[in-house]
Amino acid sequence: MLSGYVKNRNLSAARLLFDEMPQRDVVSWNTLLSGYAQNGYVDEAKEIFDFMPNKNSISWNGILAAFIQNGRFESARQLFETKSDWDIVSWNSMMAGYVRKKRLVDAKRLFERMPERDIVSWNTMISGYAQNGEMLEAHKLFEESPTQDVFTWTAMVSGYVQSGMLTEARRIFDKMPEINAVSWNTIIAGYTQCKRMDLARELFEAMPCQNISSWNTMITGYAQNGEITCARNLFDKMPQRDSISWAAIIAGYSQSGNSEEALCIFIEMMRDGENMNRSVFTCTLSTCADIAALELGKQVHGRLVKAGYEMGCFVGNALLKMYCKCGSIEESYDVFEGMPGKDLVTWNTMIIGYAKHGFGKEALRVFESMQVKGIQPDDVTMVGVLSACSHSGLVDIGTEYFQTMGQEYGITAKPQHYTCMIDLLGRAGCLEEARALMRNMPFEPDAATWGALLGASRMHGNTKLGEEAAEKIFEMEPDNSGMYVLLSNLYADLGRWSDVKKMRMFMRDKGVQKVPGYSWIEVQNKIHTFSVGDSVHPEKDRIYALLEYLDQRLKKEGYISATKMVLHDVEEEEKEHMLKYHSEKIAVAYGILTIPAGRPIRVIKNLRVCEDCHNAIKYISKIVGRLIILRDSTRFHHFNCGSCSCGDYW
DNA sequence: CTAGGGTTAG
Repeated sequence: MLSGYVKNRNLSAARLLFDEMPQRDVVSWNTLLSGYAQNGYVDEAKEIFDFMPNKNSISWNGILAAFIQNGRFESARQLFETKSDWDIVSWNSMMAGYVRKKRLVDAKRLFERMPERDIVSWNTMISGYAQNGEMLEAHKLFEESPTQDVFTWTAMVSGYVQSGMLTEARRIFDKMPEINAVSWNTIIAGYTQCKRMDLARELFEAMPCQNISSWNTMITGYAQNGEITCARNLFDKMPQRDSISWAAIIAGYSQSGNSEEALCIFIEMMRDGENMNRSVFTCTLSTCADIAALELGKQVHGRLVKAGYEMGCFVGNALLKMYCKCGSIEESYDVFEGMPGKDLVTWNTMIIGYAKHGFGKEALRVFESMQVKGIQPDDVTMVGVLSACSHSGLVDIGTEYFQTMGQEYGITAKPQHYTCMIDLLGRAGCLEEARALMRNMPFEPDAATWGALLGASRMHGNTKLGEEAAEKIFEMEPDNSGMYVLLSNLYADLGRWSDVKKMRMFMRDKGVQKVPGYSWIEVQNKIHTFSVGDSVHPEKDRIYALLEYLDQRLKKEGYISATKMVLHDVEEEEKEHMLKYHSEKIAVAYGILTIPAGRPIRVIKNLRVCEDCHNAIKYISKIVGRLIILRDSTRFHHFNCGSCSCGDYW
């Protein structure tokens, strides 16, 4: 009876029954203990353990495993030191705990200290080395071990797979005296990871014992090799699915840029009644982040809270990113503060989030408190810190960090750091310094680096440098239409219309396709997308009427539509006309009409916001008294009371 | 207690 409740994870019923039992033997205590332990209730498990009148080795194993599996490794270690007559299962658990922490030296010490070793002890040690790329050590132990079973062999195969040594992995696999589904799945995953889907498929078809994991391996493999249609075929065909299958296909669609389909599948999954696991939460939240589906994201957040997941690492980080990328930086900070187990990704996400919103000071504050907490920053952190400085115009501080990060944190500057610095110096008008830094950097500049210089040249009207940068970029990335647009805008700024025209012809000759600009906004759970001069939206009359009205008000406020700033993507005669109808403006207008007063209007654009719209939206925020948050392809703009969080500096 | 499938920052 008690074990039935525990098996069904009905722990409150189990507890009630347990409390009413007239007599409890050690088995009943252990049953409840393991029930708590396996469902993450470590404190309850510990309480039961402490109250037990007598304990056997199963009880000791239970509490030790509870600590190890729920991330309380320090408690496990201390408990382990309190007595010496552990049974072999506990020794093995403890060793596995060290292995999971990648503390192989400690694991090995335990392995040598233990009174007797069984095959699990050997396997744990072998797989520990194998998983950490120490194949020589793994191989040595493999040879030394008295017997080998299917675990031992599979651990070796897995190790070679992880190290990318597929030929060796296959050699071992072919020698195995006994093969099970896990061994097959291991080698198949190896082939998918080195993009050999043909060989993976061959083995998948050949294996006699396919299980759900085999299908999941193949689905992930196809998805990650850009063959989402094949992935979908398998997903539709598979005899049974689990939550990992759903996570794999959702992530597949999301990563191949089809966020809408990913979210449709997520909704289908909920209708199907499938349980949600951490991966499903993680990749769904990440998809919401990509298309800034804040309403849906919040609903997923709600389900997450209901499901009672701890905000640990993966899920919490995805949630944090969702709020950041949906432009809801305050909520992001709430999530951040409430996360008990922050890891490096958590800190980096928050810093980068603030940086992209133009809140440089806040980003630096988080960076400071990260160091107070004793977390070592890595290269990604520094990209965030430098771009925070760059987006907020903090030249001196940024330069200081860049110069000291080597000795201070042991981080060698990568191309991205140089790009940040060139961006930082360039924006601040120090074009010569930026160019000099570029000459002195220990890498060949890539297109992104030249792009930063081109952007800065445009901002400060330096044609010579701009042309030089543009030329390099056209060589490296002839299809990068954004850069043609930048250079063409530089000419337009200076009124060099013949050069603008030349650029346009150049692009036509080269067959460069401009990426069409569009913007979208989420209203009542539905995404509304607008393109330039949109005329398909059912509410278009109201939208254009509002735009007309705003236009009149803008003129009264002293705003002059600056045709000199115009546009890359239109012919001259269309200029004045097109200004009104830029997608970001239309989306903002629609937001003003539909989003209740007092709530921010959040718009997303796939390209960089155009300068004229940026100006206009500043005024609009003042006229209508609304907070407008615009995410463009590089950062966020918070428009409020006539000014923008980017300080007109983006 | 040991082996496989998924998910987070730029």
